[in-house]
Amino acid sequence: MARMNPDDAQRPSRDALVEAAAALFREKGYERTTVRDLADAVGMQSGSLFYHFSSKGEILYEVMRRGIDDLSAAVTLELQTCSDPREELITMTRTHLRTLLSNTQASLASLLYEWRSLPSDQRDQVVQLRDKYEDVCRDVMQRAMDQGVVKQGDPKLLVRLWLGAINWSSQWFRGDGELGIDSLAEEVVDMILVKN
Amino acid sequence: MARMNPDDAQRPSRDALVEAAAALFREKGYERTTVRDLADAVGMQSGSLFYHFSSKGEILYEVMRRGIDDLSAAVTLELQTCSDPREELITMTRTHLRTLLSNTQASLASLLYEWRSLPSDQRDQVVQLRDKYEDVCRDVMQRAMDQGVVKQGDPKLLVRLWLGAINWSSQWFRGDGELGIDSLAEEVVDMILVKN
DNA sequence: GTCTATATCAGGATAGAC
DNA sequence: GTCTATCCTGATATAGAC
Repeated sequence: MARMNPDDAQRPSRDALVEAAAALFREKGYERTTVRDLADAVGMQSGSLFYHFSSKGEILYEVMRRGIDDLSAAVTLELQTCSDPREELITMTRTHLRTLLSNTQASLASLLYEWRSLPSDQRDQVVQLRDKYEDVCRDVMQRAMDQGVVKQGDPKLLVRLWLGAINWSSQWFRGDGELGIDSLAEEVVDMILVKN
Repeated sequence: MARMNPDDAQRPSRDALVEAAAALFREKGYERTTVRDLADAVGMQSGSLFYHFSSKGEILYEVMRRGIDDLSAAVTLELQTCSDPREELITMTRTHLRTLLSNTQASLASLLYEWRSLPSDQRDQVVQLRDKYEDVCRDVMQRAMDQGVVKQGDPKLLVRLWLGAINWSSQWFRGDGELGIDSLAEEVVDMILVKN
């Protein structure tokens, strides 16, 4: 999966820390995860974290930034393989869900629920990245509307409703059920988006 | 609006505290709201809170319990005025959105995002109430499917997608835009639920 | 039922050795 | 780059007066 930021994955222990942090934040929430928890997860002492990051908040920022970067990159890449709006819709949904629900990329969950813990200047940066992602989605939705694949309406609003529906799956989806991620993606597109 | 628990609103300062807490939790998040913040909001000293509640966590529990109670009561009541599945769908959506986005009943937001902070025994109780509410929604969805108002499929899954779509509005909806709550409800039903 | 004062403790962060 | 040791703040909760 293409990375949009060349710095990513260049510093191994920093990198491992961000991954572990993403998992812990998803599990326990940012505020309830202590720097000692983070250090334990990568076999360090808590003081050592601050060689890599200047604060706990900066770790959250890095988790979020990578989360939205990876998501954008993955969706953009996959969209290139599509030949019609219906296929774009299902591919976008599937890729978003895979990234969100993947156990190795837990970063997105923080992005959804922990933004109040980010210092406001870093929040602005993350919001900007998120908006860019939503623009990509809106374009797909617009094309789908133009072709009559989904109902006419405000594409921006539809993107929000669609995002809500699929992001909420992080609260209830468990990989061990009958329903797989890819089938879920199809259900979403069939049940709430596509006309007939 | 009918209350399901007779204890509610019987003890004024406890009651005011729960309301203030709901607003603060929505604004800053539970973990970042201190007992001093809560005390300030009702003009008390922080120590005095513990006459009414044994812990901060119990305040969260009370906020959530009232949130889901009030929502259930409101939706159940409004549904009685409906004569067909299409109307039930729009009424249920409108009532849910009104309750979620109302400034005087901020409790629901905590219910959505702060459940990890609840002690597990209380979490079970809240989950039980939430499941009961979802059962009501599922019945409405089932009737709508039977009548061909929404596409055939798994009503339980459709309720989850619908809940995700509308709950997510707490993240982006601002009362000052062109779009009002009731119009949003109609858009939701039109864009993602109803056939044609 | 609320206040003042304070106990207690956990969490983020720093300093300096290695 | 990591460890040990520790500082310091701020948060929950308690005790006892009024």
